[in-house]
Formats: sequence, structure tokens, C-alpha cells
Amino acid sequence: MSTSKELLKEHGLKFTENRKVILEQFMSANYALSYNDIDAMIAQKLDKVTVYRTLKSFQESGIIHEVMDGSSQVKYALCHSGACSSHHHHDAHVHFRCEKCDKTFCLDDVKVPLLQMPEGYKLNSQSVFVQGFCRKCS
Amino acid sequence: MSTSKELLKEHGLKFTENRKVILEQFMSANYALSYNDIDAMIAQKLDKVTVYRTLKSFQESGIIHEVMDGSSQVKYALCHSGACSSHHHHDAHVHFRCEKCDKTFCLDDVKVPLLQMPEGYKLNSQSVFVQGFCRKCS
DNA sequence: ATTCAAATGCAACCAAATTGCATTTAAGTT
DNA sequence: AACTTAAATGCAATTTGGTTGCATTTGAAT
Repeated sequence: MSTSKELLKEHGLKFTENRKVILEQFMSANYALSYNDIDAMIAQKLDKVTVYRTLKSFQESGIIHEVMDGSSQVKYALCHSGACSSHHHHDAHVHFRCEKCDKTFCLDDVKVPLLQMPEGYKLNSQSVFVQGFCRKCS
Repeated sequence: MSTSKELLKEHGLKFTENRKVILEQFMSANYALSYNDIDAMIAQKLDKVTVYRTLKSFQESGIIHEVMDGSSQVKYALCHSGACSSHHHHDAHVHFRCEKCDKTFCLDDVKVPLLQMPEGYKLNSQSVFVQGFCRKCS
């Protein structure tokens, strides 16, 4: 388990107080966070531009990855695979959105079978998004 | 193959000139369309509110379904299964986004494998989104 | 031809996210 | 420890994607 400082260093990012605070939100949550989630968690202490730019640099350096869950805001979650770096994400896991609590989780354990593409298509990456009720809400 | 008029009738929607025009864009395209795509195709002849509301009513009546492809705009594509109606979509197929031409296609033939959820999760729906190069761009 | 709910278009609005620019700060160098 | 500089930050303004309120028009059932 790295500290926020180590994690930033490992991905080539300068350590700042703001980045530490934002990164720790991800480390303490077990679900994907949107800008609004973060803004609420840090009690609106940071300018929104800073938060958005921080999310972008975290994503570009492979610390977090985008989670599509059909909501109007983009969400992000920590990359756990360790294999993520700049512009090379390795998140072949399943994203699960709970229809009751509206949280979206990364199910790192669920294996996604490799799909067979029709003739002529070349597959680079696949992502699976499922909905239902999470453990707490079932 | 239904005409646009028949298709609207079958889904309980009033036939209007605007709906005909918009629906025919979907029938002529083999890929998912965003508001901007449609606006360009019809040469900005309709108010954006009309287009957005038309898309919403098409979706709610089961004529088109939402396609998430990671782009900033929501896209839609015709429901081909025939099993779609109001608030009951049956689009268990794969969506494929081409990284070169940036079009997103419905691969109706590629079946989505049923995933095994971890203990405690209840699964309601699943959707698969893949990226790569399409037939034309390979 | 009449009727009326549904569809349309305009203006205004809202939410999410980005850009330009001046200021501050982290971290390497003397 | 002070110096330097590129990167990070914050404010204001803007852009983009989409929605709401309301008055007018239109499709299709009588």
C-alpha cells in the first residue's frame, strides 16, 4: 500500500497539498468519484479548475481511470492493476453501478471473457458495465 | 423493413414531418448518431429543442437506444431486435467504437456473455463496449 | 370542418467542463 | 539557505451539451 506521496512520485507527478488531498479521497473511497463527489468531500475548499485539472493529470499519468456509468458526470477510480501508466490503461475489469445507492464500483475480480469479433474488425480494448444491486443494497 | 411512418405508428408515436426526417437519418446510417451528427445531416433545419425532444421520445418508445461510447455527447442507434418498447430495452449486443473514424457501431451478432457476479451482487443488465478498428479502417 | 392534445420553436436557462492569464509554489541548483 | 524556473493554482470568463417555460402550430380523431 503506497502513500499518496509515493503514488504521485511513482507516476512522475509533483507532490502538492492539493493533489494529496484529492488523491486521498480516492484512496479512502471504494467506489468511483465524480467532480461533485470530490468537491463535497473536500468541502469546496479547492477551485473547480484545480480539481478538474488534477483529475486530468491523474488520469493521464495512470493513477486513476475513467469510469463510464451512464450518469451525466464523468467518474474516476484508482487504477489497481499497477500496470497503468501515461496513456496506457489496463482496466479490463467490470464496472458495476448500483441502481439503489447509485454508487459505481470496480469489480476487479470479475474476469471478462475475450469476445470474438466479426471478420474484419480489430479489437484493442473492451470494457464491461453492469447494473443491479450492490452487496449493501441487495 | 418498415417505413418511417410505420415505425412511428408501431411505437405509438404521432407521425410528423420532423420525426420522419430525424428517423430517416437513423435508418440511413449504420452507426450511432449524436445530436450534432443529426444537426449536421439535416443542415440545421430544426430547432435543437425539437431534435433533443424527438430523440427522447424515440428512446422512450423503444425506437432507438442510447449508446455509451465515451465521447462527450450521448449517441443513439436504432433498436433492431424488435423486442424494444417503452422503457423496456433489449439491447444485449456489443457496441464497437472505431478509434480511427470515430464511429460507433452496434454489433448485433456479437453476444454478450453472461457474467458471474461476486456473492451478494444482484445483476440486472449488462452492456459491453469495445474499441479498435472497424472493417473499413482495419 | 372542428377540436384538442401533442408537437414545435423561441428565449432563456442550467450544469459540466475548459481556457486565458496572472500569481504562487515545489523542488532542483547554486 | 537563497535562487531559479517550470509546473501548479485560482479567478473570471467562456464553451458545450442539454433542459425548461411558454406561446403557437399541427396531426389525426371526431
